[in-house]
Amino acid sequence: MTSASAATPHDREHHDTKARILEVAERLFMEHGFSSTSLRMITGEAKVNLASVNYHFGTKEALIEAVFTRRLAPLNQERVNQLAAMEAHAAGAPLCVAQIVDAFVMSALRLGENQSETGTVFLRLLGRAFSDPSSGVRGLLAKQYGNVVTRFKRALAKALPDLLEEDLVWRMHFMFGTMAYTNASMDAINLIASCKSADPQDQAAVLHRLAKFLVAGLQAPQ
Amino acid sequence: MTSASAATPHDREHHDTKARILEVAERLFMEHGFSSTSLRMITGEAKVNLASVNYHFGTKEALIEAVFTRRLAPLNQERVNQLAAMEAHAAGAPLCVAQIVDAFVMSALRLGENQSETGTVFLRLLGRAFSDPSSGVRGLLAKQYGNVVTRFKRALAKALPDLLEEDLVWRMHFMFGTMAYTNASMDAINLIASCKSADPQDQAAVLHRLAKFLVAGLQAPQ
DNA sequence: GTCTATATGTGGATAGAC
DNA sequence: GTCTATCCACATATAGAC
Repeated sequence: MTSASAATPHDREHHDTKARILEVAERLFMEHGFSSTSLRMITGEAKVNLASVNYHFGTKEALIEAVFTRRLAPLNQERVNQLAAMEAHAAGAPLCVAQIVDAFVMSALRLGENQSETGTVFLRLLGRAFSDPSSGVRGLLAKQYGNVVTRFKRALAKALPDLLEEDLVWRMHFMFGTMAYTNASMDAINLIASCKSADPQDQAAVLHRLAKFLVAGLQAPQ
Repeated sequence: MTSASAATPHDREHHDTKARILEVAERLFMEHGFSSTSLRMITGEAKVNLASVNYHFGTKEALIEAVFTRRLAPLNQERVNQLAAMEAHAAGAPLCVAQIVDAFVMSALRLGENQSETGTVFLRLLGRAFSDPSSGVRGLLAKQYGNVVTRFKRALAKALPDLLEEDLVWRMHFMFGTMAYTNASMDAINLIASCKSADPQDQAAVLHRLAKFLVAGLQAPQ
């Protein structure tokens, strides 16, 4: 966090050591989980020295946190911004559920598109992290999602005024869960599908389907 | 903190070593994940010798598989049986979506109730396993779920004749995902809730809410 | 900032007495 | 079947030269 802004990349062929570690760590954490991914695997693939991880990040746990905060903060900011823009446009009137779901789900898509491959990798990692037992990761997610949860809960309560709060809370839980799982295991769709029309690559189509599913679920009769 | 054994004074002649290992392993895998749970942690809590794991199961991977097959086979058998009973009663007519979802979701509840605490523990472990990157666990789940997927897919296709197959496949994926995540992270509900009405303990109520959510999602307009 | 070398702990698995 | 003692690979982390 010290030299990233001022220093110019004297070699545009490769990123600097710190960035390479982050990118490789993100992918390996997604593929193998956190505890199964060793620093040696990361530094080996990133072609950097083992000790450089400790130099740049301190500990493995700190590296994990760095991987998350790098992408999660912008993603959730985008979600909140989308929602705020819609609310400003509605001028006090309740949003419809479909809009709210879109603000939540499609922001992920934007992240995936803009940052090409790496964004998609992070989305899957994020899904994995939600069911990871590591307390450190859990705490991190709780902090990063706090604002999103508050804002979307308020918007949904306005859009679904007849829904009891405890029902709303659980349905939001289901929404978060489905989103996380979908990201995490998009390649496991083959477990269900024998047809090839279910193409995990076409993330946009999947998320559109997911949004429809979630909108209907949130609006289920009480 | 969680010692159920300490609560029972009459040590009705402890289960044999093998069974105790299975029970403790199930819980610790759920709490800490697979790779983060060491055999020493398991044997320590189970109060058995470290070498006994290798004697009874051979390897850690084999122990993991044993933990799953012990409970997953009966659970999925129950699901298939429930569905078959409904289909027999319907005598060729399509089931309604709510029935099919109930057969899938509430079988888990029955497992959780009948086998008291341990069943619930396994349900959460199952949720975790779906997002675990270990290839061994993945392959195991695919095999154990094969029959369930086939039968429920056929039933849903009949109940939702206007739905394209690729939409059906994805919605089933969402259903499996929400179920898995709900089991896995029922305690993480506090991330969303600030109200105490959302009681993670009341699993029956949660699964009823989940069923309603899923039924609506599956029936979403195309 | 990057490297080599190493300290220190823990993992799974096994041999062999009982 | 259960135990003690141990092997050995590999984990994170650090020290110190360059």
